[in-house]
Amino acid sequence: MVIRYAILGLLSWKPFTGYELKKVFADSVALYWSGNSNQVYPVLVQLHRDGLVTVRTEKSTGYPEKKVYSITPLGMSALTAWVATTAPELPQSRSIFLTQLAWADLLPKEDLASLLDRYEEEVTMRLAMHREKVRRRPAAPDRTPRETFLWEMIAQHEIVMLEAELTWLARIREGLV
Amino acid sequence: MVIRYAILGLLSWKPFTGYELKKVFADSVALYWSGNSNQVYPVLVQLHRDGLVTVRTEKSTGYPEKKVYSITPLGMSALTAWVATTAPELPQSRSIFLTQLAWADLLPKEDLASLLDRYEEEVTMRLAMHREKVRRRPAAPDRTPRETFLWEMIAQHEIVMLEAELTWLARIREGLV
DNA sequence: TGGGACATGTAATTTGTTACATGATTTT
DNA sequence: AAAATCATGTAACAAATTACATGTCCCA
Repeated sequence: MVIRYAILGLLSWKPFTGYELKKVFADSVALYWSGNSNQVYPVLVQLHRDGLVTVRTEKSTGYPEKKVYSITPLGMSALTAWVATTAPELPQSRSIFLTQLAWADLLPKEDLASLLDRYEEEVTMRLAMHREKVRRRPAAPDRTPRETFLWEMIAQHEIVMLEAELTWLARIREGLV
Repeated sequence: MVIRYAILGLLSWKPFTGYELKKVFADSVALYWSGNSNQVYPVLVQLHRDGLVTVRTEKSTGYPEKKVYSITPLGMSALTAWVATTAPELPQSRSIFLTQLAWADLLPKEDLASLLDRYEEEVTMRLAMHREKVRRRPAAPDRTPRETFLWEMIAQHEIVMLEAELTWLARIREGLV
């Protein structure tokens, strides 16, 4: 399960609570678990059971008590091993839009055009949102230049893909005239 | 559920059995359900229950009896409505590789290089396989020129994306020297 | 005679999302 | 006074993959 290692990775920087991890995932340009990923809570329990993290409970006044998780040496080596040895997979692109396009010949010209318009708008919006996220991403201290570069390239990845999508869309438009 | 409409789409061409649909999905460059997608069987039952398809059972000698599914007028209009009105979504790219890369700074130079190599190999292989699939794709008769064009563009989509991936990878390599 | 294609299906598992439950505190 | 944020968690649902179960036919 990838989220295990995404969590371990974040904990390799500094301790986090489940709640904080959720927010990091929601805001991240690199890590993709969505909106309100309550998956973190059971996964943290699991990581703890496996000895990859430790917990320290902070009795805070009033609020429910915080559980601050830290990575263990065992966790660090599990993370490193995962990064080094996991076969790097390509995501199989499962695009709903492509399935729509496959039978878009059922539609009259205007409806097909409208479908393409709406998709382009979606891509453009996502591109803008992503750029905005990247722009207001907090400067992370204590990173090696190499790590900074890697994160920059991860952020670039989405941009490159969305731009390729737009180029491809333009080619469809040309062909349909 | 997208697979409902992928099935309806195929049935809009001609009747199919569940077994045949499975094979089409497995071989298709456009439709993504994987290897041995037994999902089709329960979905076909569901479509039948909803009146979007009809079944004709062919008593074949020896083999278990074939169930040939055909689309109904109701099914056709459900398909058309879906294509026309569903908001075209972008797949949120959930790449395991990017998660690995996010913490690849834990690795020594050679291991990082190896990770990139293996990923590039994966992308290149997928590109070759996809091109091969497209090349040996059977010529579909009875299609309008527009439909043929759309399917051509769907096949192109994967190629465009994989090539963008390779370009992006090359940029990482440059930056890491 | 053994494996693969034909043909149907069920069950289990995995992964991720969404909704629900609880309740204090801070901000508008 | 209402809404958002803090903070934990459970439960339900959805989608897709994989394994299992059954049995025939055909070809090497």
